[in-house]
Amino acid sequence: MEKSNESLRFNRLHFKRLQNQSRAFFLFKSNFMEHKLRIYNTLSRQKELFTPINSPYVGMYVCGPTVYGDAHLGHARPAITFDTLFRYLKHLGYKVRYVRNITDVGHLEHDADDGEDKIAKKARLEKLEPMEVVQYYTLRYHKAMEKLNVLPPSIEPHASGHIIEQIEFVKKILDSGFAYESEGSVYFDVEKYNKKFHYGKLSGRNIEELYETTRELDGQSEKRRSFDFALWKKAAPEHIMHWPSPWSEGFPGWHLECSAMGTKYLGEEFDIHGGGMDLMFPHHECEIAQSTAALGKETVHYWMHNNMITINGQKMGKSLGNFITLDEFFNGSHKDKDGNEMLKQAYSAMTIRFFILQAHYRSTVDFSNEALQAAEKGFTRLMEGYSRLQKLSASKESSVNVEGLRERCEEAMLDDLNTPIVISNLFDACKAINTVHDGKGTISEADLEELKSVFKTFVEDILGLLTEEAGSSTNDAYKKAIDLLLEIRQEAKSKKDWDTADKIRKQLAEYGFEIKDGKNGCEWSL
RNA sequence: GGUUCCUUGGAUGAGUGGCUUAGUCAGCGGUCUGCAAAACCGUUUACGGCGGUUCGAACCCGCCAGGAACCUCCA
Repeated sequence: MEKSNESLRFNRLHFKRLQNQSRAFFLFKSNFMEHKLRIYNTLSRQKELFTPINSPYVGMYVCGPTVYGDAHLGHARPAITFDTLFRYLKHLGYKVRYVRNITDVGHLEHDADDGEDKIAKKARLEKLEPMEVVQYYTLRYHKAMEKLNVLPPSIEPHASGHIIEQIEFVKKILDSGFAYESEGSVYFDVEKYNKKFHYGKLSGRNIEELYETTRELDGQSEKRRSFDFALWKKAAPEHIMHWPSPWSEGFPGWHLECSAMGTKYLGEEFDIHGGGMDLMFPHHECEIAQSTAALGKETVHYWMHNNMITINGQKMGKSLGNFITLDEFFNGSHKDKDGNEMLKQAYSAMTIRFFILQAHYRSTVDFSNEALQAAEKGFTRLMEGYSRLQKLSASKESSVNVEGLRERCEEAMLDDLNTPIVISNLFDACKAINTVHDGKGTISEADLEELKSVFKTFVEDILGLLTEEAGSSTNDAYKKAIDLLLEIRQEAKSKKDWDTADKIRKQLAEYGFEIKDGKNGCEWSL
């Protein structure tokens, strides 16, 4: 009780500077309260009406990357999914605090026989300081996220910067009696916990079966049960990353950081916890157990999980050696472990974002060159429509119908973030735009403004899609040069000097420009 | 072996009881155009199998087949 009052006070202080905005916000609160955002809660396995604990504030925590290697396509999925959720919650009028951690300690290597930390291992191999590796890959991760137009979270805490909080968390669990110390390490007592609470409620596993199948395995001297998991691990002498604690010189267990940092920044109870489906068990299950054991209550109200990206029907992952890094996508160069090229071409960051948003976040998406090439063309079509929209001129009346577009897009988003439906609605609008652009239809001033506003809201603000060249103002000069060349070509055309006209188009095409003649002048693109 | 989920047309990928031919890409035919491209219009192929519930099922239930993730081996 004491604690939650404290965190409420903290919240108030933190948002003090937003006070004025908040006041303005409450003016249209009634409007915002009417929406019905439904999200799929893994806990109940159904869509639920989203009701924040402390509206209009929303707390959201998402498991971030382990920074011991470059981000691959699989990392892009949760980042983009929850970025879209972050954007949409803000669109609905919520004040969102979005926490996404950087894991830089505590994940043990799957195949390491000595229990060595992933980051420590890489550091030794490369003769670098662990934090040097962390810094290097964190920066590269940020760069990739920026290219994907993923907004930075409100807080991006490092696990290594929260060792004290994690130790405190272990103490709480020990105090409540759901953990035990053994030879300098501390383990979570799953069996004892399960007698009072329910271990497995998120993933549907039940402890009896885990117990049945694991008890005959050979001695795990330190642990009482095979399924007990570490809260604190004593470091072996050769282990580089370790910290002092009441139990030993060591490091925190790998589920602990999210519990400790999530509750530190969002309170003992908060709204949304997200991550990939592969983290559901054991990671998120253990998080629930830890927080419940330490605090005596459920911390997270809505658990959300994005599905995996597959390659040839298999999960794309480090351990399978079938992953393609984001940089490789951007460059188009890639060699798998057998030296085969898996990428037929480079794909832009926006193509990848579009590709991911074209599928619902709870479906798997299978990677293939064909699928990405199709996504690239579709994305170009959408963005061409958007840029044409800016150049349309209004008429007295509309022959095209744009009514209800905003509502349809909004409804799709409210229904568990159905981005594919939003996109299909935007394509419908593209048809209308092209019709007017071709001079085969008209649009009224009001409809035109509405259409522009809907595109701005959904394409840019919510889906986070940008035109490729957007942002690079450096090429203004050469754009004007191209326009000049095309002006000359237009003059040649009007004199029926096809040789000159074709020469300009042909040469520009060789440099990579595409020229499209329309009724009212022509368009070009790279 | 356990847990959770998936199976839609040439490719992708929405849709959960009747009237969405979703959308995108590819294909075919047409319109426009000096030519080309783009755009627009039209159009072909579908709900893994079997059974049940229902007036009616891609959608609900059961069984079967196939696939995936996680667990089953330290954390």
